Order: sequence, then C-alpha cells, then structure tokens
Amino acid sequence: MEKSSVNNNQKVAKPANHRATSYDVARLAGVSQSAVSRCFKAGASVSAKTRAKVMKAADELGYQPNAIARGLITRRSNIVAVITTEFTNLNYPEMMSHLNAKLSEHGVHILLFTVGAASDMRAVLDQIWQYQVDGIIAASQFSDDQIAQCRKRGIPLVFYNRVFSDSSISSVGCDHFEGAKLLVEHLLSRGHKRFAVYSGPNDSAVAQERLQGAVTQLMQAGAHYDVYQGDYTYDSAAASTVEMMSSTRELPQAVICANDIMAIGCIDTLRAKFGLRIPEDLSVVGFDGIAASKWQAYDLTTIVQPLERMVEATVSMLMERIEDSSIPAEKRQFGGKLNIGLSA
Amino acid sequence: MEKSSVNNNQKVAKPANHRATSYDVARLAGVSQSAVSRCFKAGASVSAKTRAKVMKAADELGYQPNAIARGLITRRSNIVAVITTEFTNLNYPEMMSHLNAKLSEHGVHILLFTVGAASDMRAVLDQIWQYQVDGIIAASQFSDDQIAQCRKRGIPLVFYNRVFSDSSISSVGCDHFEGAKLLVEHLLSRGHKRFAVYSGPNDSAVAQERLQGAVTQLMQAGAHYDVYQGDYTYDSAAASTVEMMSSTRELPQAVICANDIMAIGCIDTLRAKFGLRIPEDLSVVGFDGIAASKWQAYDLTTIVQPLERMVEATVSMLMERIEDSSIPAEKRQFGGKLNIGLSA
DNA sequence: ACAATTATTGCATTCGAAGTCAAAAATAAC
DNA sequence: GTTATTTTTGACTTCGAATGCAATAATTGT
Repeated sequence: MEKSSVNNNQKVAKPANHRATSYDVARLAGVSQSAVSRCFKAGASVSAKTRAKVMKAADELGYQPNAIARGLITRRSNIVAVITTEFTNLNYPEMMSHLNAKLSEHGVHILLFTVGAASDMRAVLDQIWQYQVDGIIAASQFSDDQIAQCRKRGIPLVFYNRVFSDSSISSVGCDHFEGAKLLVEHLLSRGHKRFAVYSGPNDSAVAQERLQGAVTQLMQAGAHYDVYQGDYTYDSAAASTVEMMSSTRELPQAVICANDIMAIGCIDTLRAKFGLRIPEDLSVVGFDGIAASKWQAYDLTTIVQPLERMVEATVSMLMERIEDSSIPAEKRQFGGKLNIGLSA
Repeated sequence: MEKSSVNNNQKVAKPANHRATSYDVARLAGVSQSAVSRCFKAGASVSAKTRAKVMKAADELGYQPNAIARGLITRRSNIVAVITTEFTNLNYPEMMSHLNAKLSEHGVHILLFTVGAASDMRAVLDQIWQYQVDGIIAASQFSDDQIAQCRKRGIPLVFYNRVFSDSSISSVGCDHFEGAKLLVEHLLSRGHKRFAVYSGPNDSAVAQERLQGAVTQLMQAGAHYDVYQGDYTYDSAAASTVEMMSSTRELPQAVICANDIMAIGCIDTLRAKFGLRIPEDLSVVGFDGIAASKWQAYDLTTIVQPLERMVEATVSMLMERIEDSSIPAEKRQFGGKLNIGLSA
C-alpha cells in the first residue's frame, strides 16, 4: 500500500511558536487525541495512568485547550457580552471587578462593548452575534427591535439598572422610585418645605423613576418644588444651580439630585459661587453611593445601591437562563440603603 | 434513484432557533458555501450577481459569519485581552471607551480581565491562552516569567502605564518622573520651601517614578521634605495628613501627592479636621487629571495624563505587532500637561 | 467564430477539540 | 480458568468558515 510521497509524513516540522494542540500532546504521551480531550473534561472516563501521562506531556508543551475550537463543537463560547455606555455613574472599576469575579466562578468571560451614540448599537450587536456569546448583560438602552433579535436568536439577555415595563424582559435593578421617596421623606422629616429637583436625562428610564419617586412623595406631602432639567453631569447640575439661584423665586431648602455627581456639582456651585453652607443654608441629596459621595467635602446623604448584590443577581440570573433557556423572565429589584451624611 | 430513507434527505428540520450558517445561506441563494464565505471577505472574487443573491439570502436568515469558526481557520481571533486591576486611578469608563473605539477600527474586540490579588494572575493568563487572543494590553503588573510566557507563545504584549527597565518590553506611559519634577518646579516658583510627599504603593513602579521625580527636584533645590507612605487611596492620604499634622515638626508649605485621589483626601482632611485653607495655608498637588480634579471643591494643580493619545498609541503599537511579530519592542512616553488649579 | 485570457465558481480539505461508538482491556463473578 | 460486566481507549465524524486548486464561465483579442 504505497503512499504518494510529499507532505504525507507524520512528523512535519512545526513552525517555531506553534501553539501545541491536543494532537501534539497525544503524540508525546503516546495516546490518542480523544484521550487528551477527556483529560481536560471533568468527569470523563480516563485511567489514572493515562491522565498522568497526558498531564505530563501537556505540561511539557505548555498545552492549554483551544477555547475557540472547543466552542465550535460544544456550541458554548463561555463568553458573555457586557454592554456599557461611556457615561456610567456607578463605580465602574468595582462593578467590572465584581462582574468578572462572579462570572469567573462559572468559567465565563467578558467580551466588553461600550456604546456611545445610539447608532453604534446596531454595529455592536452585529459583532455580538458573530462571537456566539452565550448571553448578554446590558447596562445600556435597547430598542424593542433589538430585544426581539436577542430573543429570536435565543440569546439570554439581562439588563442591569435599566427599567422596562415589558415583563418579558429580565432585569436587575435598584428601586429608584422607592429610594427617591426615602430621600424625600428624610428631607421632610428635617422640616424642609420648599424643594428643587434636578432631574436626569429624559431618555433615561432610571432617571424618570427617580424623578417620579421624588415628585410623588413631594406632592403627597403638599410640598412646593421646582424641577430643573439635567443630564447626570456635574456641569448640568452646576448650570441648574446658577439658574436656580438667579431666579427671583424664594430659595428652596433642599435640592434633590438625580445622582451623586449632580449633587456634588450642586454643592460645589452653591459653596463656591454663592457662599452658601451645606446643610445649614441648603440641604442636598444624591443617589447611587459612589466613592466620592463619602469624601468629607461632601459626605452626601444618598441612596447607596447594593452593587455587589446586584452584580451577583445579574450573573446568576443570566447563568440560569444560559443553562436552561426556558426559564421565564424575571425582574429583581433591590432596595437601596439610605445613607445619611452631613449634606442633608 | 431511490434514496435510502430516514435521516438522509437534504431538508432536515432545523431546531427552532438554530443560528444560520454559511451552508444555510448557500442553499437558499443557490450557490456554494465557498461563495457565501467570499461574499463576507473584503477583496474576494465574487460577481455582482452572486453577491446580490447571497446578501439577500443572508439578510433573510439573519446570517452573520461565526467568528469562532473563522478564528479557528484563520488563526486570528480578533480578540485582545485587556487586563486591569480593581484599583485603577484613571478614568476607567473613558479609558475603556477610547480603547474600544480604537480597537474597533481594527475590527478587534476586548476580552476583559480584572486581577485582584497577584495570585489571580496565573489563572487569568491560563484563560488568556485558551482564548487564543491576538494580543494583550496590560494595565497590571506582570512577573518576568509571565512576560517570558507571552514571548514564547508569540503573543504581542503592550503595557499601559507600567514601567519596566527591560527594554525588550513594549509599553506606553506618561513621563511620571518629569511630571513630578514639573509639579515641584511649580511649587518652588511659588516660593515654597518645606514639603511633604505622600508616596504611592511601594510595589508600583509608577508611584516610585513619581516619588523619584519629586525627590530629585526637591533635593536639587535643597528643599526640606518628609515622605509619608501611602497607597494611592483617599484613606491613606487622610491618615498621612493626620500623622503629619500631629507631628511636632514644622508644617510643610506644600504637599505633593502620588495621585489625585490622595490629593483630594489630603485637602478634605486639612479642611475638615484642621480648619486649614487651600492654598492659603497649604498647597496640595496631585497627579493624573481625573474628572474629580476639576471639581470646584478641589480644582487641583496636577499633571493631566493625555488619556486619548496614550490609548491610541497603545492600540496602534499592539496592532502593528500583531500584524508583524518581528517588530522590536518600543516604549512610548508622553509628557503630562501641568494643569494649574487653585490648590497650589 | 475561435483561441487566449481573465474572472468566477465549487469541491474538497483544513483548523482543534469533543462526542459517538465499537473494540480492547481491566475487573468482577462464578 | 472462563464468562459476564464494567472501564478505558482510539478511530472517525462533527462543528462553521476559509482557502488552494481545478473546472467552468465570461471577456477579450484577432
């Protein structure tokens, strides 16, 4: 049985930094490729002797199974897409760190996407489809159509800190409405009667919930309030503060900001531009509980979001749905903790 | 020509949410799989007619090429690993956003890893090998051994804001030494004679460079200074400040902090605990140019790192080395911009 | 119209690990 | 020692896209 000739011999010289494959390990260990594969799979049937030989060879060659090839056959990439926006208020590094830690426990990795303009979203999703991610964690807005696409493709999707009325969408969040009410209650208990509310962006459902919570409680108490439109930024709060102070209306006794950054912008401006003291002249409250909220210059009264719990819930919800796609949608909402600082 | 029977017909029912493959598209368009593949590759030879048919079919099926399968054959995953630490000073969201944007231009995606303890690093690298990343961007410390592993595997590695004496390692950074000197020069020009230096962690080469830069310039000017050991955190700066203020030594006229967060901690403590005014009673400078450094409460004099430029350099250096692995290592260092605020 | 080019196309193979299945080896049962 | 049972093992196929190569079609020149 004569073999042709060229190119057909077993021992082809490998290029210098060829990554070792399971075949290389198999050859060195004197076993089949299947055996190598089984050694790297928990609970597979391999004898101790074989395992030892394989592990030794693998070690020698610095072999690590190729996750790409594995993903192709198992149809599991062990990758989830995480979509964030450029302007996230929350403690981004901490959140990512927790996310990573929790996902690692499931052997899952993060493919990170940051969307700026809404137009990017389409491109980002196209990329996500290509990478066969097992699931998506979104801390960004989705259109109905985009959510439908995920469903059609059978890719589990969990929103982080986004609010949807549609109950067929899974999400983890903080009770912004209730949190805002808590803040207002606290301010009312201090005897304040006139308020200013610095709202977040109109297109943010979270911001709207916070606004509604505050307004609901204020109206119920029959308190007077003015709303200033903002967009979560320091500068927008600074601008609102200037506007507020230069209006002819009677000064409010407390300012309710859509987030901590705005509260900080407000406090800075009140102090620097108008020489006011916080909380003697004016109380200011924020929302989120970012690291800076605890700095002595501010010591904000705010609602602290339970970051770690929320991340944990997000991950476990997503993983459950990856394991079993028939699990129905679920919304989990955590109560924020009212943290009373010196700002109100 | 009678076909056997079961299971052998061309049109097997696909499971409900089966992701369309190039074969599905080929069948629908009435062409070969190769043709479909070529339609998704720039510069491949396909007639306009075929392309139109294929695109129509692809659209209909919502087909996107499977990046996993592609990666297997092309040996390019178009994924780079980005390794960060939990405690990054810099504007994390902005940095990630820029990174993402720049890498996207090359069609490359980010697999994100966050390392906490140094022990994690081994596990992280193992994961990285498995995913056949095209390159690594590291904003974390590596041991010599780990760097060697990357080299052996032929995976380009670029450090972001890490300093190595070894010239065979590529890195992008800011000139911390020179930056610190600039800060000191500025303080000297204001007539200050006695200084305190709040250092960063001992195991951070960046912190050491900043310290050396400051000390070098201070010694050259024959100025008096005390060093307080810190670790980049607000709390460590607060503690150092208490220690400094309660010592029997003569008060310094300026405090040089290893980063902005520490400068903020220092200022807050000086004001709140000791009733001092900045800069009238004491000047304070930071380093980095984080968002909070511009807040009115602080308005720090600091060295602003050119984030976008640095990210751009990192990406282009990495991509060059991915395209051509023979390009030698390179170090790029950007000068930081001295931003004079009201804090000094 | 016919040969000589050039542009398209499809077939068959490849990438690396995992799973199926039947053969082989080890163990247990008698 | 022989048969029945369980455990290990390797040959072969699969996942989905890309590519070398040969076959085919379209274009050009004469």
